[in-house]
This record gives sequence, C-alpha cells and structure tokens, in this order.
Amino acid sequence: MSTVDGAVFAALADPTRRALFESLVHGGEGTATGLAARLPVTRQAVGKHLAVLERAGLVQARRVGREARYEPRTAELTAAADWLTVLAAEWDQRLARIKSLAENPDA
Amino acid sequence: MSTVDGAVFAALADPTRRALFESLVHGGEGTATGLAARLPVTRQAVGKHLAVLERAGLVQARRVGREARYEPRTAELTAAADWLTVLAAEWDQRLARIKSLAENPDA
DNA sequence: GAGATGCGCAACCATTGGGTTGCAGGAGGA
DNA sequence: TCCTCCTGCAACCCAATGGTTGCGCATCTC
Repeated sequence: MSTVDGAVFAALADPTRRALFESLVHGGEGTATGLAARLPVTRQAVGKHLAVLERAGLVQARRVGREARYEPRTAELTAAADWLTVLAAEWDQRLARIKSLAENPDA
Repeated sequence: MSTVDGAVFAALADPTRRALFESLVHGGEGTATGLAARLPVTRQAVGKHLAVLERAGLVQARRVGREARYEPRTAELTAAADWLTVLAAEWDQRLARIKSLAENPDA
C-alpha cells in the first residue's frame, strides 16, 4: 500500500506556497528574496514557505555563493498524483462492480 | 490554466481525514458514528472532518432516515491528480529542453 | 407513547501556522 | 578593508484548526 506523505498535501494546501511552487516551475530556479519581490509577503515568510516545500521534498536548495537557489523536484509530485489516481480508480472500480451486479445478478 | 482548488489539498493534509477517506473508498459508504468507532476520536470530530471533505467535494452525504451516509467522489480527486501531473510534466520538459540545448547548442 | 440512537450546533480549549519585526553572520564588490 | 546584499534564526502576534464536552432535535424501535 503506497502510504503517501501528508507533508506534500500540507505543503500544497497553502495558496502562497502553491503560487511559489508554480512560479518556480514556470520561471525556473529562484531565490527567497527574488520570489518575495513578486509576492505580497516579506522575504522571511517566503523563506519559511520554501523550508516547508523543501521538507516535503517538492523543492531542493542549491547554494551559489551567498544566495540559495531553489529548484522544483517532481518525484514527490508524481508520487502524490499516483496516490490520488489509484484511490480514484479503486472507487470507480467498486462502483462499476456494484453496477454490474445490479444489472446482471448471476452468481 | 487549470487553477486547482486548494481545499482538496487542505482536506487531504490531515492524517485523520486521509484515514477517513481511505476507509470510505475501501469499505464503501459509512456514517459518522460508524467511522468514529474505528478511530481514536469522537463522533463530533469525525463529523467535522466529513464536513471538510464534503466542502472540498471529496465526499457526498446521502440522507437515509436519521443517519447520514457519506460516499467518496472522484471528480475533485482526479482534477487534483491532473494538476500535479501537468506541473511535473512542465518541469520535466523544461529540464529536457535545457539539457538538449547544452548538448546541441545550435540555433 | 417512551426510551434509545444518530445527528447537528455551540461553546470552549490547546496547538499549529502564516505573518511580521529585529538582529547577527557570511559572501561579494568598491 | 569597508560596505552592501542575501541569508538564517528567534521572538512575538493573531487567526485557523483539531479536539473535546454538552445540549437539543429528529428518527427508529419496542
């Protein structure tokens, strides 16, 4: 049973964090101060959010001199997507089985 | 751009709620008191969680006499899965494009 | 009709969490 | 070297949240 890490969902639950992550995906790697310039929050708040994303495995920091550049990671992303897809498939199959039994009540 | 509803991720962020949802998927529809019997929380807590899941569109209540039976819904689930998959694909394509440019620096 | 059962609502409590300000330290450029 | 810029850490504030108890209401069952 693929037990999914709740940290991924918790990380993506916050709108600021989702905006941050999408900004990284579409704009490439970025730093805390650079990302904070385009958001209505302070640099420290962005730093906290990036730490949460990193703990969830959605992002990885790379040190370049005095700045920390963050880059998206797709592993946890696809793992979470798979978990969701499997759950949906399981339920749909259950529904299909029940419907099939109702229409064709043989042994 | 498929802006995903953060309520789905917020709903799945809580471990109790995930357990609740998985229990519904694998065991079929259930009531608040019935689900609470298998969890270390009170019925009222389960009721609140089910309300959150329902608001997120992950579950739907059906009234049968004096009891409320909850059943999973896959629409929001697959929508969230698609959002994750698309994001991962976008980033992977970006990486592939960069790698291709590095190996073959033509116009 | 009377008691049991399932539910929803409200009040309340403790913890988490997103946000801020302030400060100290390390790397770059003049 | 000195100054600037980016970062990390700590303290603090307030709102949101997961959990509880208690109550009232509706619905079965005997």
